[in-house]
Amino acid sequence: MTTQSRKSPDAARRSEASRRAILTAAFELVGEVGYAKLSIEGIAARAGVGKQTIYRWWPSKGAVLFDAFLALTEGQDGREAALPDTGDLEADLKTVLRATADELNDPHYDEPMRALNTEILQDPALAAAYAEKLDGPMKELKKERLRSAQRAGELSDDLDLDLAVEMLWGPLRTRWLERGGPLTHAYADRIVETALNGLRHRA
Amino acid sequence: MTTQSRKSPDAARRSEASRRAILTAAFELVGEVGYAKLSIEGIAARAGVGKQTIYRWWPSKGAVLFDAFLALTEGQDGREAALPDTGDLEADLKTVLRATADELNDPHYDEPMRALNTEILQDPALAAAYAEKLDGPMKELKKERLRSAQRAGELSDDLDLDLAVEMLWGPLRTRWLERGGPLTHAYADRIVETALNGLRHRA
DNA sequence: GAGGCAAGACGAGACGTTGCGTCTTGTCTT
DNA sequence: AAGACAAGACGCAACGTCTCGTCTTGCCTC
Repeated sequence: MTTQSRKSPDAARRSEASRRAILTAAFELVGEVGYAKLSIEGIAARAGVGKQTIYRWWPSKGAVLFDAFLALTEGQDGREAALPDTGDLEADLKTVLRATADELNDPHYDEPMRALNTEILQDPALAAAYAEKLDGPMKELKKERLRSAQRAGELSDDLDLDLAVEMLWGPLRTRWLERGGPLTHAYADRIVETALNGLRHRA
Repeated sequence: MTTQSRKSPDAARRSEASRRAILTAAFELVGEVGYAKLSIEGIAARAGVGKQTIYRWWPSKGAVLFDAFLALTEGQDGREAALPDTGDLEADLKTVLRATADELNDPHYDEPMRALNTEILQDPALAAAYAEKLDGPMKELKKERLRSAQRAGELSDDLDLDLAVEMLWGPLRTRWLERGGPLTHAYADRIVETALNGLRHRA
């Protein structure tokens, strides 16, 4: 038991150029041919890379796609990210949900994100990685804005913040995933109003 | 242009025995080997059927899976279905959401439903069929219960019922899809309370 | 530090395997 | 007799493993 059954690759000698070429090729290809026709061979050919180089570093097609997304987000946020906080929770939420809707409407991201979601549905390990690395940090920002509202007395103190985030962003995401209708600003606004006020009738 | 490019099969001569065998085999197989390893050839072999018989009647693997689910629901509901209506909306919703949670927890349905959802994400035509034939009727029942509550003055009249249903059942479904945590009765109850009362603080 | 060397990642692609979707054959049903 | 049926052959595409020969990298020696 002193040696591993299969030797693991030496990360120190890994080619950064190949890694980036693979992630870029994967992201572009899935947008062009769709998830169903995305193949490891296609990614390797597009990246000018041997298939073994992909199999050496990633366990699955979904893992490549995941890393491609991860590379995108790492490239932008300088950790300074925070949601707008003007003191008016309803207005701020509408601003952010409208932005989310716009992002989901962007055809450039639609197919890759749909592909990643498809993989996540089937792969628990990938789902966990997604929850931790991609969705987690964003969700924390959302919860932080809600916490601020709690401090301001706009939200009750015993609110389940995870559930609150789900009730605000969930409908948008579900409608996008299932193509249940257009993601308009009006829809975003309605979500915020309904979630904040509740379904219950108040006289 | 008087003849079709490809002859369409004669539905009157279709073998009902083969159809049922295919749907049963598809449902069982996906539960056993998972969606990733589900193949048309496997379904045909299990059903004791020629591959052509599947290709003759269904356009895709997802369509077979969809029909398998459709056959399940047709077999049960005698159209007498309605959600409980005791006059107490909150209690009724908790009852139904708890039942939904139990259903999603059933390992017998988990893998097939997950597979169907995966297909739906990738296939707009299948998504439309799902919305119309499977999700639609169930959603109508939910909306009808909410309409009853509107008549009783428990919910405001200008409520968007589609959004309300999404805010109630969405969190449960999302948590199941993404394996975000256990689907407990306590969680179901909390969803109902939070959705009905709203996120906003009230003194 | 500079040069030399072994380990191992690299691009390319051959390989056997699997499942695809189509096509062919002969049988059975209506 | 028309056509759906079970069975399975067919060529194709992609799988994941493997074998080349080349290039890069970290380390060891001087």
